[in-house]
Amino acid sequence: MTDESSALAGPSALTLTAPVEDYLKAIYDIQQGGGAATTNALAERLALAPASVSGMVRRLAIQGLLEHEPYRGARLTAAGRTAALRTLRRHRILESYLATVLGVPWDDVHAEAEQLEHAASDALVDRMAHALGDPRFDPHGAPIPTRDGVVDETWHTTLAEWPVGTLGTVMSVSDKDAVMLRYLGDLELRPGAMIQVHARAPYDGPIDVLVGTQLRQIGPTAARAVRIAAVA
Amino acid sequence: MTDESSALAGPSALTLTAPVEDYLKAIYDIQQGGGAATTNALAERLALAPASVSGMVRRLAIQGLLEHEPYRGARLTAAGRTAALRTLRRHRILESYLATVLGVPWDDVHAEAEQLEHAASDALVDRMAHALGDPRFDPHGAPIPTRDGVVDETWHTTLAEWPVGTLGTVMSVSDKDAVMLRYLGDLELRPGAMIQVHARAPYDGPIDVLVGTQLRQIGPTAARAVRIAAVA
DNA sequence: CTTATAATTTCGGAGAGACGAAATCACTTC
DNA sequence: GAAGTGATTTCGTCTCTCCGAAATTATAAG
Repeated sequence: MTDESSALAGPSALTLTAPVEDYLKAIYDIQQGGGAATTNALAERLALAPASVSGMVRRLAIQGLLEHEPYRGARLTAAGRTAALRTLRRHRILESYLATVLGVPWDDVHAEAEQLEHAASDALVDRMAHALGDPRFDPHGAPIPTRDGVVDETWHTTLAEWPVGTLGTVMSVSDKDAVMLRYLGDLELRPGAMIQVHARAPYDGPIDVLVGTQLRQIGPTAARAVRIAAVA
Repeated sequence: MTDESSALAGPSALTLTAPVEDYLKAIYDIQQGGGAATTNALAERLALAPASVSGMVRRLAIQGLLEHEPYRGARLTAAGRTAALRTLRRHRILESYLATVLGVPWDDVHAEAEQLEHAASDALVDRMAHALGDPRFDPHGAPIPTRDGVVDETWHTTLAEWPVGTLGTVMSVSDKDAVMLRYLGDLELRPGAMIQVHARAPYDGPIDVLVGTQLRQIGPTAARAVRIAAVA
């Protein structure tokens, strides 16, 4: 059933525990954001004590999933990246399936998928993907890695930095915070929405932005959770 | 989202780990079969060493989920039974959903559900149940407990003991062994099938049984996995 | 170049869940 | 009622993942 030869379902993947998958996913995520996967950054993202992260990072380095320079942070190896992408694929397909087919509210799917991603088999995830027509993006606009570990890693500017006047379209919104997600949804700031920044107050002040036909004011924190690309 | 007041989603349920849920489910199952949930029986069903079961049973007794008479076996308390039924509901709804909606082969759904039952939220399981029209039986014919912990515990004779000549209908087949399940499926021995035993060889010998319009011969072990009721 | 601060690691320890080996108990058989 | 057999428990130990406290290192400031 499972394709053992595909890049995202290697034999070593069978032994990864749920915490390990979470660490790898978090490191991938931080690196993707351009930052260094430092001990404190990981501890905060995973809601763990730094001491715990220190220990786990050492173990993962020994297992060859990442490289660790003491006091410098962790970098995923090829094996670690593959494992992270496999988990990411499960997560995002689950999110898509739950939202699209089962009608789970879009601010709940992240937490639900967070649990299921460690339990669902590759075969099941592939079935879900197939039922959805192999989507390339999840409900929050995040790209879904293929079974072969290919993923669109294009970096997009956040709404907080989008130039005033330029027309843009929402590419993705962060799914980490359910409350913010509900807020952004209420503002119609979903993937695909057209936006145009009218004004930005200085010193990290509020942003006047046209979302579709509605003029909204949003703060910088929320704006940083929204990623924008130019209209084609 | 989750109905905290329903019998199968109490607050204590939030702290049950996957192994604990597995123990409770196994004890419920063994008790349902009329047997005593003895250390060795549990060890065999859970594929663990008896020493491990001994330790866990003590912990569960302290937590008030079961009562344990040393050398006599374990009996679920009301709290333990409720927790077991909650897990059983998740398991059987997941089985139903995977088989019906996602087309997972009926001999695979058990193993898949075994993992997912510890990860899926009550809200999600209820969504799946609703999408299926709140089924009362899973694909193997096992009754699905309601959210309030009500379950049909009617005991049915196995095909191995069904009287010769009497017309019967298949109520359920055991889902524990995927290989046997595939075998029974090939023989059309699925819930709803009509059967009539033509002859039974003595000393646990093979059984001649009419399944639908086909005359089959099956052994006693397979026959014990099939439960029969009289035709109305 | 010393010192303060912040980040990181080390150390000792805890809890869950598992194991094998050895001791204990129950029950049957003589 | 003594002895043997099989089930059960106890004991010491292991791995994994986490923690707080203390020690260490890096970095920036004086």
